[in-house]
Amino acid sequence: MKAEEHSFLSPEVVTDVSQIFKALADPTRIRILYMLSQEECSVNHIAEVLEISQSAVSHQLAMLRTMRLVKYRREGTAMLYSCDDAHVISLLRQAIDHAEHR
Amino acid sequence: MKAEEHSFLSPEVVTDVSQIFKALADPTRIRILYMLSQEECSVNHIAEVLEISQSAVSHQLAMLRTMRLVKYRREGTAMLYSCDDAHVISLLRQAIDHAEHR
DNA sequence: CCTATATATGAGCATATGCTCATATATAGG
DNA sequence: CCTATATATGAGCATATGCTCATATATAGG
Repeated sequence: MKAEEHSFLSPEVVTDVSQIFKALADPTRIRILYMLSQEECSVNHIAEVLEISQSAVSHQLAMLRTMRLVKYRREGTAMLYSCDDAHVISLLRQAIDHAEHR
Repeated sequence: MKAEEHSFLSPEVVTDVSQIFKALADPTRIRILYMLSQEECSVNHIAEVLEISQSAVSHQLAMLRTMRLVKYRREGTAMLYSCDDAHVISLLRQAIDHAEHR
């Protein structure tokens, strides 16, 4: 196949796709997202359950916020986070299935 | 939800999942895999079509080989690569669809 | 055998990433 | 107001990553 016959991805799509996968390419973020896919959680709750420092959780949530993969609301002094991108959660679940069955 | 009530991922699954997404989290590898999902290609052909150095392509293919995402066969002096993990290609296609429609 | 072509790979470098530590910010309760 | 609690965030550090450059390895054709 010649170069001009290939179906190409636009640079924008390539960048977007790599960003999506980058967000999912870290064990800490995978565990946080998986937890949030089960229920809305406060930062402290995530930190305690997953045994990660509050600061590390907060930094990762900031990243997931920037990527618009999570949303949040305040409740008193706590911030309650939840998933905001069903499609990305679907990718995560599929990869988990893939990893579990081999 | 208490910690013990959460459904947890085993450390092995978390590692495997992050490895899968890491493989997909780079623009160069995305473009290579997308090309290979269309047809079997030699290293040089990939390098020329995508305008990436032969060395860079070879290094990335080595990584994809380690991850068992591609297979290869020799033909003369050329090595012909193709995809070897339909599930991962499926994840890639879904992420592309997601990126293209927003 | 010798040379050309195709590919693989080690070393090294610049940049990205994920954490810790310290500290800022915001709300609740007195 | 003051303090405790929860969260966010900047700086800095150790490590990972993706490339280039140089060179090794393998096959085809004469």
